[in-house]
Amino acid sequence: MPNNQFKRGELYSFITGKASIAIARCLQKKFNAAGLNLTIEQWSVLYQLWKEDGKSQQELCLATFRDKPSITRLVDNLEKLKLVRRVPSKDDRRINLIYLTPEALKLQDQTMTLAEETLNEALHGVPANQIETCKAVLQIVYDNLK
Amino acid sequence: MPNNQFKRGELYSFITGKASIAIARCLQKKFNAAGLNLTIEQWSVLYQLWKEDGKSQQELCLATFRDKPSITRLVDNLEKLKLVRRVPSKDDRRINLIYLTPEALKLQDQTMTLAEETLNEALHGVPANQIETCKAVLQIVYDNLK
DNA sequence: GGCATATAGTTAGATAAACAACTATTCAAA
DNA sequence: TTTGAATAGTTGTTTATCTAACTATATGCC
Repeated sequence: MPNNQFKRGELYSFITGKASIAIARCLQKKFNAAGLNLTIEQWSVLYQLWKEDGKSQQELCLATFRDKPSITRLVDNLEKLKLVRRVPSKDDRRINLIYLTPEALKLQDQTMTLAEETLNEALHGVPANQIETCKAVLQIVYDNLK
Repeated sequence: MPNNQFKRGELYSFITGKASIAIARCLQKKFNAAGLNLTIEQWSVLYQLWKEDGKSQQELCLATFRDKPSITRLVDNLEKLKLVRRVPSKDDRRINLIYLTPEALKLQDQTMTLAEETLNEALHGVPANQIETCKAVLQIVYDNLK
């Protein structure tokens, strides 16, 4: 029985991703406590734009592992919050380029600090080499299925 | 800088849990391909009831790491699908006990096989000891934050 | 040029999650 | 025994995801 590394009864945590749900909830609580009116999903889009501003919605789909309707609505809501603007591309009129507003630029330092804080709390007591192993395994899982 | 094991730029995958999202999407596709009209979230509730039938909604909250309104609505939808029944407890009239229907019992083997298949595909090429390390790290993360 | 196809994005409908506010029941202490 | 707190569950609202169907623009082949 090759590769049958999991038995019934061990499946649940892996599939539901309790660890990442816990991380996301913790970070959301920190955002709320800091008075930031921002969801983790919205933050994840801003995160990609802080890395490189002016991405298209399609690029945001790939970067955030979401489909097109999800990005459309996240950008809708980020526009309502005046954190991004849609700018039609001059080269290709099908494309919207998404640009950060000055307000969104101001959020970067504070939210990234909270995110680092969350991860450090989450990984407290875990040796660095085990973290590396874990990241490598999760990357393989992602590559195997995507 | 104690415990500062993550640098900016490495945060995203961990927080968003791309690996577990990929696993869940893959399993959902298998359910759909098999003609099963069942979401992964509904399946995760059935999974707990296959382990022990007749749990209360509160017990399902703890077991599935969800809040009470989420379980209320998942049980609503599972009842619509005629996969579970709410039975008021005789001991404590506040409590609903959730029981599987014969149809739900029939789904166990097929869906568990698909779940095992998904995990084996996901973990293809990962040594068993690294899987153990990964599971241990994710458990610590969960315990640190919960 | 014209037409098929692919690509970028939007809309609609269903399910799910987070939060707050609510009802009903139980339990314990004054 | 009554009152107040705790517990179990529901409802309403907002945001997010998935699927499918849709519009508009671009591309490539004839």
